[in-house]
Amino acid sequence: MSLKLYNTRTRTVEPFTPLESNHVRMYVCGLTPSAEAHLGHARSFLFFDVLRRYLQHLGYRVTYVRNVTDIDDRSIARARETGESYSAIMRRHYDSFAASMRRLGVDPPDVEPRATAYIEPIVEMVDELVARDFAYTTDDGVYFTVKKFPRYGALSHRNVDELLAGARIAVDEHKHDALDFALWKFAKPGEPAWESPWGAGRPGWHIECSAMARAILGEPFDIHGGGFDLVFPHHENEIAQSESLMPAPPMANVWMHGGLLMFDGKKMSKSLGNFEPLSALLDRHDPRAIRLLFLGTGYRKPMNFTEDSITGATAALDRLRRAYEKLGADAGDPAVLTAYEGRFFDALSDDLNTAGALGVLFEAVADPRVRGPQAVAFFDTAQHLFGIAGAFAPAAPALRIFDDAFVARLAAALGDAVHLNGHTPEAAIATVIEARNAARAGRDFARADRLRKALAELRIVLTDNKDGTTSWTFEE
RNA sequence: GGCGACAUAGCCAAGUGGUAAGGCAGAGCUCUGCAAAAGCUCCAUCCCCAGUUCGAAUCUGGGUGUCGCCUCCA
Repeated sequence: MSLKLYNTRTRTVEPFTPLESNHVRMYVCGLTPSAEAHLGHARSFLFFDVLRRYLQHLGYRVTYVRNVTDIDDRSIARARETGESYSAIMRRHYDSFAASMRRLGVDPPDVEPRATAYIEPIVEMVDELVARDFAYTTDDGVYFTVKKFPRYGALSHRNVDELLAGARIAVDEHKHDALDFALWKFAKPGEPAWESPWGAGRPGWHIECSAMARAILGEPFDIHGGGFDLVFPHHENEIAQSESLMPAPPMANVWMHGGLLMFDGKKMSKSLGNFEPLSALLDRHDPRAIRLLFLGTGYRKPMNFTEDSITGATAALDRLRRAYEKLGADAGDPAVLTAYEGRFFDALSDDLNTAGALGVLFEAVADPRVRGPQAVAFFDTAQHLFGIAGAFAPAAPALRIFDDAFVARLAAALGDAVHLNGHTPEAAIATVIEARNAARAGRDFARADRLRKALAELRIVLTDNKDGTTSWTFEE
């Protein structure tokens, strides 16, 4: 089955055909790092990461642009409150976000433009809009005239008259019309500012994406994405700006939007502040479990996050990993494997149905006929696409357990059963395991169980393997 | 107030006309000194009502509920 993707603009799943035969160009609206990133951001960027991996798997060259909005009103306000500069605030949160993305195995985009590095193209674009009479200047900025763009509302399927009738649009005396939006904001005293033909100031939020997409990818391009909350007004405004200047719209062929992540039944958002920083969450959970959790739900669906759901995903990940390790070199049934592969890739091609594909993967691991090198190759591909192969972050809980007092705590738990003076934590555990195995060999099971219990108190769980060896793991 | 999305087992969730994938949790059994893993078995008729159809979780209409957007937001 060839790839089909859901397009917000048409509200249908459509066959995907890139503008250039073998090259996909996509632009995804990235983060405004005026605050710590949260798990909702991770969900969104994770989805586009998997989309890129699948496009590459299908043989396309992908140029993936994801911007960073490194200037905004919120960071300026924060700077005024705290004394830290707005750029330092942005930098700090961006660094934390980038580190979290690395831990999550989300590959960096090919180009990650910052708005403040593209002031010139932004000013140029605003200039063109003013010159062609799509925009006007007031005493506090330059605004886009929404009335001059007849298709306004086509993406979000809104009617301009109904929008105007809505009670919640704030009346702003600076603007000619309530729907008009800022392209350029004049700086108040003390605010960061760049020169422009109309006066010193900073770009409005929407124009940067239009300008950077045009400068880096050229227009039109294939896929424009972001979270569902960006459909209106952000992406609607981008379309209005960009397509007003284009001889042959559209700006982008396919508009894709990821479903929002809820916490406690409510959307995570900066204004609600109802979230835990992503970096803190990653200290407590295996990032691959987080990926598995997200991939288990359709990307367009709203999703509620709970601690229990990550616990479940962690268990599922463990099972998948153990099953993978057992695929081994035994001969399997190639026809059976091929059938699973077909269903797996059909699911992914159907608007990236990762949840369906995951179901196929679990069915396949449970099937004894799926064995051997071909099966291993299939699982390698699947794990790569989902980004759950190997370990790409340190196991934080493990690091916390091995503190200086570890051996002392273990000795206390053991009583006088085993002497551990001067041992490293690893050596201490190995010594206890040896003692337990000696006890087992002597049929002294009571002593063996006491030793197991002592380790268990420190959350170290022993597993007796079939070959007679004993291994240990941390219990989360 | 306007617009939109969603509603499947204890929890998560796929499936959009042909008789309910999968995961987590749980129960029983096999294996096991114990424990874990593994294997086998069991566990829903798809929010409610009406309609279309030989046949509907899937289509239509009407309810109810939850959430989102309309304001910075992935």
